[in-house]
Parts: sequence; structure tokens; C-alpha cells
Amino acid sequence: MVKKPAPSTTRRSEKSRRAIYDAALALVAEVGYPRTTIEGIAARAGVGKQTIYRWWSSKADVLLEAFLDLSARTAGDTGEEPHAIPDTGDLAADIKAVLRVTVDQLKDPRFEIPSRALAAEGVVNEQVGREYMTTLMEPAIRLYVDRLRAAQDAGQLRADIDPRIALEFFIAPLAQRWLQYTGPITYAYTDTLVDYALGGLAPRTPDVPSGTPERGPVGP
Amino acid sequence: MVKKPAPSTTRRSEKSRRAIYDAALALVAEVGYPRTTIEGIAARAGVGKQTIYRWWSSKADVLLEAFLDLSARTAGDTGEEPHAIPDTGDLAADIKAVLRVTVDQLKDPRFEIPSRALAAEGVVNEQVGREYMTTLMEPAIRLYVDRLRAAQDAGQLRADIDPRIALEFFIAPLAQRWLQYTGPITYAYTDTLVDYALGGLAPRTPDVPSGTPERGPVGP
Amino acid sequence: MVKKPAPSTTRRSEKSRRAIYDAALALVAEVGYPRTTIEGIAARAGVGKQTIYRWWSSKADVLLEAFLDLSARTAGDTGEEPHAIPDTGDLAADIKAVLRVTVDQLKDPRFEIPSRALAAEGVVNEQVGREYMTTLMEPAIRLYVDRLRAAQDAGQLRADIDPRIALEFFIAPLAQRWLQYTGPITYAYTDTLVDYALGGLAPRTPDVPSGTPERGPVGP
Amino acid sequence: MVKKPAPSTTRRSEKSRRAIYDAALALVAEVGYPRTTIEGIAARAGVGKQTIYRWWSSKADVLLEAFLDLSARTAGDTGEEPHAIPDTGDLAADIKAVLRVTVDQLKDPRFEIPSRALAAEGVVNEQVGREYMTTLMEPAIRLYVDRLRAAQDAGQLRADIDPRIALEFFIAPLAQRWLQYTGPITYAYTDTLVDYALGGLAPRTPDVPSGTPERGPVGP
DNA sequence: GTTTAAACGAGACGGTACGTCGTGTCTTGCA
DNA sequence: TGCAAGACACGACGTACCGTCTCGTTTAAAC
Repeated sequence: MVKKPAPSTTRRSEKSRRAIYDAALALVAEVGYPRTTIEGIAARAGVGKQTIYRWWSSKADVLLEAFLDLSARTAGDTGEEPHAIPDTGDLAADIKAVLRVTVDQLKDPRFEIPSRALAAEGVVNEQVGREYMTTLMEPAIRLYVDRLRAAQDAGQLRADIDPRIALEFFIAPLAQRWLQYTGPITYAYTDTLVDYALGGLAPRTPDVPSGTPERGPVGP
Repeated sequence: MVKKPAPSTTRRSEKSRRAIYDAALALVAEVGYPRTTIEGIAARAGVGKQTIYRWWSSKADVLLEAFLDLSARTAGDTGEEPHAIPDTGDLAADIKAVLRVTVDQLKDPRFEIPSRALAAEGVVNEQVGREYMTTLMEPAIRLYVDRLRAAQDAGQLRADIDPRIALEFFIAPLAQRWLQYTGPITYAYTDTLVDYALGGLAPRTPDVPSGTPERGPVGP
Repeated sequence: MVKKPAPSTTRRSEKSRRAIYDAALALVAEVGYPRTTIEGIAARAGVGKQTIYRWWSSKADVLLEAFLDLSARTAGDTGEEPHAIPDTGDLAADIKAVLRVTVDQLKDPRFEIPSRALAAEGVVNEQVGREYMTTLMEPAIRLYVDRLRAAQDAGQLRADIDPRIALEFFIAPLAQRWLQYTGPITYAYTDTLVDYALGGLAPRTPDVPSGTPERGPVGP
Repeated sequence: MVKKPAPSTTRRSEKSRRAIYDAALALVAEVGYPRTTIEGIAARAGVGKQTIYRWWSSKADVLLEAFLDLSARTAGDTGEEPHAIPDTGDLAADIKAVLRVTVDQLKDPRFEIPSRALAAEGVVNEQVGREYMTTLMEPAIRLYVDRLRAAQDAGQLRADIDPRIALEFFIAPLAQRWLQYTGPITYAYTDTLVDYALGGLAPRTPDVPSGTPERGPVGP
């Protein structure tokens, strides 16, 4: 997790690590990311600053790991969403359900503040950004890919669609509204996204069943 | 622009403002946003710190205005994209063309570094985020809405589609790839986005298999 | 006073300087020199650390100046000893009187603790040592030289004596006992020093009135 | 030597002790006393920090013992001065000779740096100061006392002189010049000290003009 | 010759202070 | 009188050492 040269992990104090995670998450939640400081985390965790610098290279790094740990623990508690997207046979309904859970999570302050902080840091710090992508988003993305492939096998999705791109229709608009305040985030909104994405934006013309839709203005 | 109480703007030194804009953009480009400081901007601009604090409330605010000014000047130079999305009658082609310009811009370091910095700040600082949205994104969004409405009038887009949501299929995936390093940004990619979005992801069958309620406008 | 490049002294805050002097002397008196820290001085003086680092280059430097200021102020209050060694015509009595004052001062904790700290620092840090010598000791030394020259003129002191060296007989033994705990410091002791120094250690042999006393063992 | 409670010395590693002495002296010589750290000594000696803390109570303590060991070893090599001040019958010459050796030693960097460091520490830390006095200076002082007593017996020194005080005329001025940079240290200087001290500063006249009570031993 | 308890090297730990940098406010002197 | 220059109180930075505290691992004494 973007570690310092990692001194022999054997002697490492588990208690300190836990305390640091807790302090970091608590402080970010209480005062926000920019006003969370390494000194503050250390003081709150009852830990020397050096203990943080020994194991992590930056504030973002601490928070990333703390958040990952939180996610892991939360996932451990409740088998919420982490294992797979349900496959009831109804692709639209399945994805809508998952997105509703995502909406809830985006609004849960326990998750929102640290993950927003990490996302922001990742925008400007490519290393953190890629780390965030890899450890936090990629697993979820893979679940979408799996579900979409299943849908293709079942003929519910066009076979020529790249699932890696298709899933962006579900999550990217939501992400943008969340990250950039471009609009409200509701169940109705995510439901609509799924409908639009699956059905397409252009009118259904019987004579053009599939393939590239752009063929210029159809004259009358 | 989130100003301080704004002392009588009449006496304001135009020369200082220009110098501050230039210094801010130059520093962000050279050392990145986090290592750009107000002291640094003041020193580089040959200006007292107080002159910055008098007119702006934060580093983000300075940069936001500086970037806006840059955009305005650039737009003034070349009538690039700012006025409207072309309407050749071919919706897909028009949007693809615009997205290609957007791709170019996202990769132009002159724009990328400051706008990425502002986007990051906006993620974590809601005030900046909304300001960024309003002043930088909203104008572009309106152009999309206009073009999509025209397409609806022309029957190239389903009439029951909300253009404000539809346009997110074009820009949100691109934004996410750019902000969060979730994938490469190419012309082929944006072209594909347009195709998928307009055509939909589900196979075109007379009866839509999934339980989506909007089955497209049922012609009379 | 071993200053930093000395930013234009005009803007300097007199209040801060006073507060720093007071805090430094108080802390040294209370907790001793090694446990006096720049952070502590700044906190006690209600001053930013940078204000100290701006004007002085080290803890020793602050204390040296503070002590000098204290000496100046004290001298201003009481016309104690600073102007001259009295000349009653009786050299021995005059020097004994001055040394008694010195003994008192060496035992006054207000002076002892900081000057001991400075002396210690000076032993190991030549720059501080020379500064200490120049600003604190040299003026006193000059007074001794003056008085001894007057005694030479009056025929109370051998004409071939270098006063610069002679005075060391009065102050160096005292300094050594004080600095190195080589013996108790009392009026009787300093009186004895004066007597021994003026009278010499070797027995008085009428036939050798002056000149170099070492002439080998005198036979029978 | 101000030791920690001293765990059973039997198991003690001689090799480590030697390494610590060497490292301490080397570091003090190389970077000076204040920048010599216990961590540094441990690292250089290839020894755990605890091994130092187990046997010594402070940096000063380590160095004091190391220096004492160095002195012992050096004295072992060359029978330089440690045993006695020569007694050729010529008191002045004997003391001058010893002081010349002292001058050489004060200028030998091998001795100067650590002993200056210890002296400085001793000025400010009474415990170290007394230890320094007892273990390093006292033996030498005793030699002076012995020699001066012999001189008294031989009638070369006034019988009413306290040798413990008299010897300070020889070593205190030298010590002060060395510790406090109050003047150059040369053979000529120490020779002069001896001459002045033995002969006295006041002119040799049958009746002593100044009011000093001790007029020398009044013969029977 | 084996056992066993110490001293050992290594180094993580909670702390304190370092000296530097940037913040946002306040003050001074020049133009 | 507005502005550059910059001193100020504040506070976080990342580093260096402190002295304490485990960890295995020698190693020398006691068995």
C-alpha cells in the first residue's frame, strides 16, 4: 500500500496500527481531510509521529489503508455487496438493486468523507489515484464485468458490447454527480441510468436491429 | 468568484491581477497544485501577500479565477468550441467530434494541470466544487442540452429522454477515466461511448426483454 | 551578537525582544540550560518560534544577548561596579573589595545560572566563547588593567609586570573554583589570593630585591 | 563512574566496552560533543543502545570513562608526567617544565577535544564537574601539592603558604586561557606565570607599602 | 556437556525538540 | 493613500534522538 521500505514487519505493533486507523478515520470524519494532520493522528492514536512515518509515506497513504481496512472489516461484518452482483435473470433489476446500495453508501458519512478525501487526493496525485483505483474500485468493477458477461451469455446484452466500457454507463454518471456536484443522487436517478443505458438514447427503428447506430440523419 | 467583501473595485490594480493570474498558472504547471503557495504566487507576481488576500479567499479561488480567465482568453483567440455543438443533422457524428476536441483538451497540459487541481479541490471542498461546476462545466453542459433537444425535435433522440441525464453518458465516463485513472482516453473510446449510448446496450428485439418501463415512444 | 543576516532592524518588535529575553532568563533559572528549549522560550514569551530564529542563530546566542541586556539593566539600576575599580591608594584593599563583590555575584542565582550556562557553552563552542569573552569579560578586565597601571605609576606594583597577566592571578583562580568546583569560594579565599599574588610565594630574601626570582636552590 | 546499579560485572562484554570507548572518542573528535549521540556511539560501536544504557547513565558519563581509559592507556605507553613533578631543587624550573608539558597536552587534539567537552559539561552539570575534578584533576593537583610542600621544607617557598591555593596560580590562569579563550597559550606565558607567582607582583622593598597583613615570615 | 539465565545486537515504540515552511493578520515606509 | 515588503503568532512539517521496551541469539556460569 505505497509503503516505506517496510522494516521487518514482525516486530510491528498491531495495537498501534489499529489505533492509527481509528484515529485517522475519526479525524477525517470530524474535521475533514485537509485539516487532518499526521500530528493530529499520532496524538489521537497515542502514538509517536515516527511510528506513522515509519510505516506510511503520507497522510493519503495512511487514510487509504485505514479506509481499506474499514471496508474489509465492514464487508466481514455484513456480507453486503462484496461477493457478487445477484443474477435473477433480470439484468436491469439486478443492476438497479446494486446501484441503490451504492447510492446508500455514497451518502453514509462513515464512508463518504474518507472516500471523497481519497478520491480528491487521487485526482491530483496519480500514485494515490491508481492505488485507489486498484484496491477500491477494481474489485467492484470486476463484479460488474462478470454480471454483464453472464447477461451476454443469456442474450440480455448485445454480444458485441465491451462490458468494461458498458459498466461505465452505470457508475460513471453516478460518480460524477457525487464527485463534482453535477446533480442530485437518488434511486430514481440510478434507475433511469440503467433504463437509458440498456435501452439506448436513440429511437428504436425496427429496420436497424443492431450494429453502429450512427448513420447520419435519416431522411424522411 | 467567492470573493472577499470586495473593497471598492474601482481602485484595483489591473496589472497586479494579471501578474497574479500568470504566476498562479505558471506555478501550478511547474510544481503542481499542492506545492503552489500563496506566498509563492505573491513573490512570483512581485506583489504583496495582502494584495492576494484582499481580493481572493483562498488558493483555490485564485486558481479558479485564473483558469477561468485563461479559458476566456483562449476562447477569444480561437473560436474553438465555446459557442455551440455543430448540428450537421448527424447527432452521433456531431457529438463524437465534440468529444474528440474534449479529449485533446484533457491531454493539453496547459489545461490539464490547473483543471485537474481545481477538480480535486472541488471534490473535497463543496464550495469550490459548485463554483467549478457552475462556471466551468455548466456552460458546456448547456450546449449539450441544446444539441440533444434539437436532436429530439428532429426525431433522432427518443422524446422521453431527459437530455440533462443523457449527456452524462457522453461526458461522465470520460470524466471518470480522466479523474480516476480508470482507463485510457482515446478517440476510439469516446466514439464507442457515443455508439453504445445512442444504441443502448441491450439487444434490439421487438419486445424488450428486461423489465424497463420506458420502451421508447410508442408511435401513433 | 552573532546575529542572523539581520533583516532591517527597523520593523523589529521591541516587545517581542523583551519578552524573549525575560523568558530565556526565567527558563534557564528554573529548569537549567540544557532543558531550556527554543520552543519553550517562544511559548513562554508568547512569540512564534520563527521570531526567535529570525533574529538569533542559536539558544546560546539568545541567552548571551539576554544576559548582556540583564547586565546592562542591572548596571543601570545600581552603579555597582561597572565604572571603575576604586583607587584609595591601597591596591590590595581595592582589589579585595572588588573581588568580594565578584564573589557575591558568582553566588547570586540571578547571575550564576545563566552565566554558568554561557561559560559552559563557550568552552565547547569557540564562537560563543569569544563572544562571551569580548562582551562580558573584556570590559571588566580593562578595569583591572587600568587600576594596575595606576598602581604601577604609584610604585605599588613592579614596573616590569604585564598587568594583563597579573590580573589573572586575581580572577583565574576564582574562575576555576567557580567553573570546575575545585574549591570553596569565600571572601577569605579571595583575600588570600590578593595577598599571595602581591607578595609572591617565595620567601623574601633582602639581597634579591626584584627581577626573576628563580635562581635555583639557595645554599645554606 | 556514576554507574547504573551495575549488573553483575562478570558477564560483561569487554569487547563491547572497548568498542564503545573507541566510538565515543572518535565521534567526539570528528563531530564534536554536542553532535555526538548515544545512538551514534552505539551504531559506530556495533552495539545495541541498551548495552550503553545498561552500564552508563549519560553521554557525559560514557565520555568521561572513555577519556579516563584513554589517559590510563596513554600514561601506560609513555611514563610521561603521571608519577611526580621532578625535584631538581629548582622549584621554578621544575614547575615551568611541567607546565610546558601541560601546554603541549592542551594543544594535542587527541586530548583537547574530549577534555574540553567534559570540562564544558562539568561547568553546567555539577555531578559531572565533580567527577571530572576528582578523577582527572585531583591526581595532578596532588602532585603539585607534594612538590610545593617539598619546596617549603627546602625553604624555597614561604612556610605560611597554603600549597593548595598556591598551585592555583600556576594552573588556573592557564586553565582560564584554555577554557575561555582569554589569551594565547605559550611556553613564555607559563614561564612568566611562574616568575610572577613566585616573586610576587608588588615591588620588593624592606617595608611593604600596601596594607597587606602578611609581610612574609618575620624572622626570629 | 548440557542447561540456563545474563548480556547482547537489533530496532520498534511513545515522546520531545529541532529548524523550516506556509498561513493569514498586521505594520511600516515608500511612491 | 494604496501597495510591496515583510514581521508577526501560529501550527504542521518531516527528522533526529531520547530512554524504554521487547525480541531472538550468543555466551559464559552453574549444574
